[in-house]
Formats: sequence, C-alpha cells, structure tokens
Amino acid sequence: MPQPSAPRKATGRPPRISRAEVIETARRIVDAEGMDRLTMRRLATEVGSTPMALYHHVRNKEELLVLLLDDYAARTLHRPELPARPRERIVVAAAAIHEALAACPWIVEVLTADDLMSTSALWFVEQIVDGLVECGLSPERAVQAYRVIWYYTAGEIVVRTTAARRRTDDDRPTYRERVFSDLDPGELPRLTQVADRWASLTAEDTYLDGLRALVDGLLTPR
Amino acid sequence: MPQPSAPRKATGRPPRISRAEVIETARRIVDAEGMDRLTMRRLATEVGSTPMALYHHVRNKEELLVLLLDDYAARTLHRPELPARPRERIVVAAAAIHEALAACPWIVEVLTADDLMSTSALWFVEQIVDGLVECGLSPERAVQAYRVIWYYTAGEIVVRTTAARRRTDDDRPTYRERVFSDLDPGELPRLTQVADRWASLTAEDTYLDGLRALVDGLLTPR
DNA sequence: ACCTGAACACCGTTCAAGT
DNA sequence: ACCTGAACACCGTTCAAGT
Repeated sequence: MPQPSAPRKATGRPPRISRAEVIETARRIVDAEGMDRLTMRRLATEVGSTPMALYHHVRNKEELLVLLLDDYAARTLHRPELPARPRERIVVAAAAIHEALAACPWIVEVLTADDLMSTSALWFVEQIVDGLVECGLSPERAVQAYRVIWYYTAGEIVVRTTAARRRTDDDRPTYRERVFSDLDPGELPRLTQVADRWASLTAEDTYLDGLRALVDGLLTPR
Repeated sequence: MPQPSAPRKATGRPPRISRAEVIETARRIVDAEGMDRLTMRRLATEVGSTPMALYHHVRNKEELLVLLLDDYAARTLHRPELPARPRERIVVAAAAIHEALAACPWIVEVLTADDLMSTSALWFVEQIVDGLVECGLSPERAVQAYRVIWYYTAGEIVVRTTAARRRTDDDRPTYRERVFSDLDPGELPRLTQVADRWASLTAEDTYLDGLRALVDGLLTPR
C-alpha cells in the first residue's frame, strides 16, 4: 500500500484496534465462512468493537475489500523462478497470477470492485510486459497485450468460480442444463452434437492451453 | 425460456400482474436508474403491488436477473449477416455478443450470477463453434476454444465496466493511480517506462485486436 | 484521536391469513 | 390461484455525543 502513514501526533485517546487487526480479522471471517458473511457489523463484534469504530480504520467496506485482496496477494504471491525464454516467462507469470486468484473463491467480488493492482502483483505484470517487449512488441503494444491477457485471466476466474458457486448452491438443474436439453438440431446442429458432452468439456481446465494460444497469437505479427 | 407454461386451470383468483409485466417493469427501473436501484420492494410498488406478490411470478431475485438478461438478449441480439470465411465468422459472431454486452452496463451483476446462456445467444455460440470446426478443430476442441473466447469476452466486459463505474463514482485518485505514481524504477523498469501512458493505453478499445490474436492462436496447430 | 449508542434508510424472504 | 400485512433477520453508514 502506498500509504507512508505520516507519524501520528501522540495526542488523544489511544487506539484499541488497528487497521492490521481489522484486516486480519476480516480475512479470518472470509476464510472460515465466505465473503458474504463479512459484514461491517459482524467484523465489529469479532474485533470486540462497534461498527462505527471500523470507519476510523478503513474508509468504507469497499476499501476494506481492496485491502483484503492486497493482503492476500502479499501473503500468497511468491515470486517463482521464471524461465529465461521471454515467451515462456510471459506464460509462467500469467499462470502464477491465475493460480493465486483461482485458489481464492471470494476473489470475484473484489475483482469486480477494483482493478487487480496490488503492489505484490506488479512484479508479475512487469515480467509479462518485459517478456512481450523482448519478443519484439513496442512498449505500447506490450501494455495492450498484457491487458488482453488480463481480460482472459480475469474472465476465466469470474466465469469458473461463479459456475462453481452455482453448482453447490442447490441441485436443481441449472438454467444452462435446461436450455441444452431442449436444443433444435436443425437450427443449432453443432451444439446439439456436443450437448451431452458440454458439461464435462467445460469442466476441464483449459486455462493454460488458452493462454498459450493467446500469447502465440499476440506475438504473431499481423 | 424453456418453460412451456402448462395450460393453467381457470380456477382461483384471477392474476393482477403477469411475469412479463414484472420483467418489463424491472427493465424500466434498471434502464432509468441502474441495477442497484432494482429491489424487490421498489419493483413491487412500481407494478402497483406488494413485494410478496412478485414471488408468485419469479422464484427469487436471482431468477429475475436471469430473466432480465434473457429479455435483453432477445430484444437486442439481432442476427447479422455473417462472413462466409469461417475464421472471420468466428470473429464477427464473438464481436456481436461482445457489443451487445458492452452496451449494457448492468450486465456484470448478471454475468457473475449465471452463465450467459440465453437462448438468443445460442445461435452466436453455434456460429463460433461451427466456424472453429470448419477451420479443422474437432468438436471437443472447438467447444474448448469457444470457452476460451468466452472467458476473454466476459473478462473484458467485467474489467472495463467495473473500471468505468469506478471512475464516475468519485474523483479521488484510484488505487491504481496511487500505486503507479510511486513505482520503483529499479525493480519495475518497464512499468515505470509506461506509467504515464498506462491510463490512456488501457482506455483504448483493444477487444477486437485481442480477439483476432486469440482466434489466430487457437487455430494455429501446436 | 478514537470510540460508542442510537438512529436512518433500507434490504430479501417467510409465514399465516385473506379473497 | 393469487395477493396482502406483518414480521424476521438483517444491511452500510451518518450523526452527535462521550472519553
């Protein structure tokens, strides 16, 4: 976090809770019971305080979520050995970001609440952009190519974790299942052909294959 | 919707409101005031009824959102003339889905609430899968390639509309801006190099370029 | 400077009863 | 069959006051 926290005057009432304590407690709640159980009221009782006390440590709930993602990234995004070949380096760095996010089911709410721009993630972004430049893209094109990779990565996470959540919610057939059981073979021959395999095909993890195809496409001059 | 709505017995109290009326009113609220103003209570007063009456026409709020997306897709997703060349057909069909979603700022909440599997969208999915098969992929690989395209498309929508919402929310510097104004050039040379151009570069619409790169990559044998 | 209590202005959904 | 009223069990946030 870019907050050098100016040295506080030692006047006034001493603090009973800290920002770090708030974030840590929030993390505990989310890990144990899921993101939708994290409310300001619940968090307040958990830190042994009142809802309003929290607002002295975070601006509002949205800032709390960003801080939570930041904290998560700082703790889990460890820098791997990256391959020397730039194209491979791009793939491995993107896959590392993806892996960290995929392990974190509450991420979707935060992804849609802010860019993923934790300082801990920047090193990975740097590796990707640098790899793209080394492969011959201009810095401008490299940034745009990185964005494309990020869209793909974020989209995979959002779609997949949402689908997973939906599956555990109940066991009624999903909307998709109902639609797919009633296709018109005349109009939609391909979909009819694969309808019964659709669920198993979409369950497969194709992130890495797609990523490689995407990187290849981005690096092929057009 | 795959709901043939079995012929109702003509007994009991006659209905005052219909499912279609509920959906239409919901759409009016969302169009006029945004998704977060759509509540069951608000919707009830708008149709001139009570919150609980709605639950006789939709299962719950989530189903209402899916019905809303379905209704939107049916009204706006008109089938364009598609190019004969399969590779171009894939691109145009995906871009048509993307365009319809991008014009619909409340889409994100629904995207993360369910797959986009409106019957109206299936024709486009069919075109994409068929184009991929015509380009030489097996039906299984074609479905997986379609999923990759869908991840990319959904991710672009989610990230971009969320960023747009964030910008209009207030005019404080965003978290990203704060992070980018304080980069370490030694550790992150590429990002430092493009830091001042980052905002304008990411504002550019690169969906189509990225899509073409992705399709090229997916169709290149590896 | 930090914390508290009470209140404001809401939510989605269930239950039991009415017509 | 369809609708209503009242209630349940919550939300995030503001305000004014206390220490």
